[in-house]
Amino acid sequence: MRPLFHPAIEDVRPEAILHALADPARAAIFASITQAGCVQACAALSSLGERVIPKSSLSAHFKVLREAGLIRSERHGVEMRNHSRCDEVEARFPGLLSAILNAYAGVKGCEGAEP
Amino acid sequence: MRPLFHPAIEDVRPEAILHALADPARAAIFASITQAGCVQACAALSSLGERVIPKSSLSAHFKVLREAGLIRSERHGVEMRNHSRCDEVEARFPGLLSAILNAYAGVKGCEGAEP
DNA sequence: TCCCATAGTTCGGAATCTCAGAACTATGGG
DNA sequence: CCCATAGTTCTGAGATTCCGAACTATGGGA
Repeated sequence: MRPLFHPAIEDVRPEAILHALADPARAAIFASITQAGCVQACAALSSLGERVIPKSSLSAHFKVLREAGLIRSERHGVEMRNHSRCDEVEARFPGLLSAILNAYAGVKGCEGAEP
Repeated sequence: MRPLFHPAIEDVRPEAILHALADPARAAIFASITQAGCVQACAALSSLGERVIPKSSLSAHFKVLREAGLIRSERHGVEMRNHSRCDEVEARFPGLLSAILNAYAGVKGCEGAEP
């Protein structure tokens, strides 16, 4: 188990962020971590929305988010704590994360509201 | 040659936009169309940056942008005119496109500015 | 009218990425 | 010491992506 890799904020690339958040499951995971005071264990997120995400896929999703620079993960005993790096990313790419999270939030519940 | 498909603005999904713009080549194409008064032929964009993009790849890129709802393409004689749908997308997802284009713009020329 | 040049599209196969089940590793508690 | 819990890695099937080659559509001559 190699030590988790986290890119420095200046090495974070926009395409990696967009790729990471282009998957609705990952976007939901990231939104959850960000909104929940920036700390969440992995297992707590295995059933976002209506789908159950298998552990291996979840692990891969966290890896993508981590290597994109969106979250920071550290072991705490037997479990993993995931912090959102939203502040750092916001400083580097102003408005990006909030615009993306708003876009997803606006779509999820709003279809079919008009007659 | 089937008639080009363009989604209605209310059918445009954030994940499609993020996926489309997660590729630097496509992001550059879209930025170019958007900045250039919203009209460009395909061939004019075959050598953005330092790489030459083959025609078939270019065609596929335009298709992704079109089906994501980011551009509108129409034949004009022998060539294709590509209009940016930035205004529509902006109305639906405020701040999204500008944040993404700014993120790319900020990265392209600015590495190694600090000592 | 026929033929050619131009501008894009589609086809096909190799390379890459993604998903999820199974097996594995690491940590802490009894 | 052994087991339970929490994640990670392995692996193979299926989906995507890339790009050259062949194809289609439009317009301008001869």
